[in-house]
Amino acid sequence: MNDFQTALGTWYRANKRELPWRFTKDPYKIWVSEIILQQTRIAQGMDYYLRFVKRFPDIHHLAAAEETEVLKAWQGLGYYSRARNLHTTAKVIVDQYNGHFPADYSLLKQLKGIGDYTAAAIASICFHLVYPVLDGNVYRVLSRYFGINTPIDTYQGKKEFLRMAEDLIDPQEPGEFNQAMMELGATLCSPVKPDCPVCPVRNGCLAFRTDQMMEFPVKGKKEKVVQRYLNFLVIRAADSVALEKRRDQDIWKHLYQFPLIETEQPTEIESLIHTPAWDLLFSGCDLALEEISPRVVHLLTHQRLHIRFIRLRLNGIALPQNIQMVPLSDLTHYPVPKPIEKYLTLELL
DNA sequence: CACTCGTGGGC
DNA sequence: TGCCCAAGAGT
Repeated sequence: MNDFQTALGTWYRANKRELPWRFTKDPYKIWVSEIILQQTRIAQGMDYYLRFVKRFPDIHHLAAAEETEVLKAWQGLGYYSRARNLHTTAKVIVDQYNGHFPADYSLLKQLKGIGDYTAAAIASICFHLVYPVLDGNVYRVLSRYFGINTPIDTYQGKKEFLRMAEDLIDPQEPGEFNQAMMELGATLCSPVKPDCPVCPVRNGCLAFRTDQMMEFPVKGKKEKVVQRYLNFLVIRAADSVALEKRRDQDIWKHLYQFPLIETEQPTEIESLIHTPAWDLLFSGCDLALEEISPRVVHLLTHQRLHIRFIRLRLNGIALPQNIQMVPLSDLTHYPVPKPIEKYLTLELL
């Protein structure tokens, strides 16, 4: 073992957090934890992990579930394709692998939702295969330690950092090494105010020696934010409310929402009533406008959603087929995006 | 490759 | 407050 591996390993064994998924090598639970933690902080994902493995204790339970149930367990966590891919892959593992994850990096990567990072994590933690993980933490640790200014969000950068990680990984304990690198990045080697004085590898760290911690890692792209204006129609009839399922090719895929009219710009209700979308929904309906909520802003990574809820009372006329009237008491079974959940909690339930 | 996909916390 | 960031992956 080289000095880096020794120092990192000693520090990790003494300082690692006792997280639930660190007490098992069950590939199912490691897999679930890794998917939940993609782009998600531990504090945010912890409860979801505990509830998920309780609700779906093994891969057979997950494979046998309905997609809506899986999305419901994921509701509020975001990046819902993770949940749909989790469900898809569970069925593949059961059907094609007899319920067992393959102990093979390439085969793991073929599974939906398992990319370079997750394949390396499962391979190293569960099967002791020597594949380094490269996540945001590891990029930060490596870029600071070696003083690499190649942008991490480029093809060149990924290649370069992968080579470094392959040279650095401890082949005797690849899973522990990988987790130690991430733990270091998540705790001491944080994006702002890294705690260098207690870092186990500060002596070899170029960023520390030159006091340039905040110059790394280097990133290139910045996304542009699109503005969208969503008018949700809260159509009430007796003790029911109208819901529709969101389709492919947009945010919140396969989640449920109130019938939606989206406009290019902020639109007054008087104009909205005269749009083709409104006619399509309500031509011939007996409607009463009850209330219009103030606009709320909901931020996504690259979209700014301006959301308004328009409450309507419907008197006994059927709606289009893709829209269903759902009893209020059944709403808890439907996975919904965060703004809808907030509205339901505050206004309807 | 560039773009898309959620949500919450910290400063 | 606006911006950055977080155990990435699919297309």
